[in-house]
Amino acid sequence: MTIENIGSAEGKEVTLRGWVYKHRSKGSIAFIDLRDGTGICQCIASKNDMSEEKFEMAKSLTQESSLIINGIVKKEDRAPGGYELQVTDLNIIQIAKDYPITKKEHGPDFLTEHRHLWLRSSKQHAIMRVRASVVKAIRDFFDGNGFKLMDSPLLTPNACEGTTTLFETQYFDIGKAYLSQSGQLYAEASAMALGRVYTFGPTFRAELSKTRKHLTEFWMVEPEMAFFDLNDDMDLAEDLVEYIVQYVLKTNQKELKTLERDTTKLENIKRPFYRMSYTEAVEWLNKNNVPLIKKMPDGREEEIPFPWGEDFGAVQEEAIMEQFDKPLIIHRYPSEVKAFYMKRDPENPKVVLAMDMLGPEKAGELIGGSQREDDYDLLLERIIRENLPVEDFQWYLDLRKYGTVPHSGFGLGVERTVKWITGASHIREVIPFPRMIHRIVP
RNA sequence: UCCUGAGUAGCUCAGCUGGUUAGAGCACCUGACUGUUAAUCAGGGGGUCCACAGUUCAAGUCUGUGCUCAGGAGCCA
Repeated sequence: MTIENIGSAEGKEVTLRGWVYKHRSKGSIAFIDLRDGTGICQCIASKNDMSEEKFEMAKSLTQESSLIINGIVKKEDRAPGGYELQVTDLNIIQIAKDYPITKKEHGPDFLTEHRHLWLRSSKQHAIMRVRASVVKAIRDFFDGNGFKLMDSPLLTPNACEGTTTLFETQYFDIGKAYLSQSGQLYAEASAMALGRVYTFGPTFRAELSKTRKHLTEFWMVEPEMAFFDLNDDMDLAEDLVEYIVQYVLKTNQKELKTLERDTTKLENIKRPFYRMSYTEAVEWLNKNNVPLIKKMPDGREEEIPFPWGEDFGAVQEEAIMEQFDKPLIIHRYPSEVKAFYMKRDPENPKVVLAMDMLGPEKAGELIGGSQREDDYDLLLERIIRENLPVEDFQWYLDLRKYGTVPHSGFGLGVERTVKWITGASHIREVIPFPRMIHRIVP
């Protein structure tokens, strides 16, 4: 029997196995909030219902002690979960001494230091269950829409986008290898073989970013589709995000309640979402007096009207998103600020067929994607202009040499998505063991 | 990496203008209590005040350097 479905055993005697979440003893009655991984159940040990020896055991329990409890399930409105267990017998596996995480508040450093224990706390437990649902929703969505899972390698010989900093390691006597920062280039090759594919795994960025939205190791799902143009790509991104949010709403009401999440905001996440071109976004910024804050050479900051061609920062994205209660896709960015593999817009060669999806409620960038450059000469030209090693991209260029087709894809950050849906205040809370600048333990 | 702030009991923090034996709540231990749910009440133990150097009759408190952490920026998902 698990606590998750204890209601089905009302009136029956059951065995629960778990850990003491909280413990209160009061004369000849003891309250044990038992945690079994699926939920928490209040257990009542009363002196009249058990032997003297067992009752003394019940009174001696400490936080996170492990035990096996027998008792009768009763409906009880005074109990937190609606049901409680009238204890008839209990056996202690271990008495835990001095559990470090107490009922009072703790600082972020202490909690992160004790991440292996912090995961047992009810909010962290709820977040991890939502995370599992998000991952399942992603897999169900793609598997049910004709996609095949084609994972990309994590050890790679070159940079995908050539811009961000990579983790480096020695690969036998062949030379340097790098931890992948994106599976996209390989996904493109896979899409040319299987049509519609997705790659799903951890990615690594050695950037020195220190914000509540960044991890050095995070999970990303990247679909890649042959014969998809940018519009098809944006449609698919919206479908995916709608599916994930609605799946979590269907599956995790209890967890969202534990997290005190306003679910009406999530219920609203249904297509159509909003779309805006980069050029329209710049016009909006200038109409609403959201300037670009520019660092001058002497260290002073100066505010200037937002110039077309500059990439958006957090200030611009948040200002734009304040008016939206659903995700917004911004598309057709200036080619200078985007990666080499993105296809130029045939109608305006100054922009590329790229898109970013921003979430509401300060969720930030959830998705980045594009239609890919499918012309051999144009792609080669971009690789050379970005000073990337052409030899390393020979296999990638081959995809444009042997039966090239229009194709598109995007990457969705799992942690950013879970952070948004759960309302967690920091991204370190939405991955079991966060990897951040200055932290690799536990 | 840059900017800002913090580091005092196991945890979260207070500690004034430098001054005698450094405090509180929680946690822990002992006792009381049959409906608690951050239980309550009484008692008890618990300190390298981040480190090093300096100023001073005197430093948790002032100064410098280093270390650690947090928040933010840029970059990104």
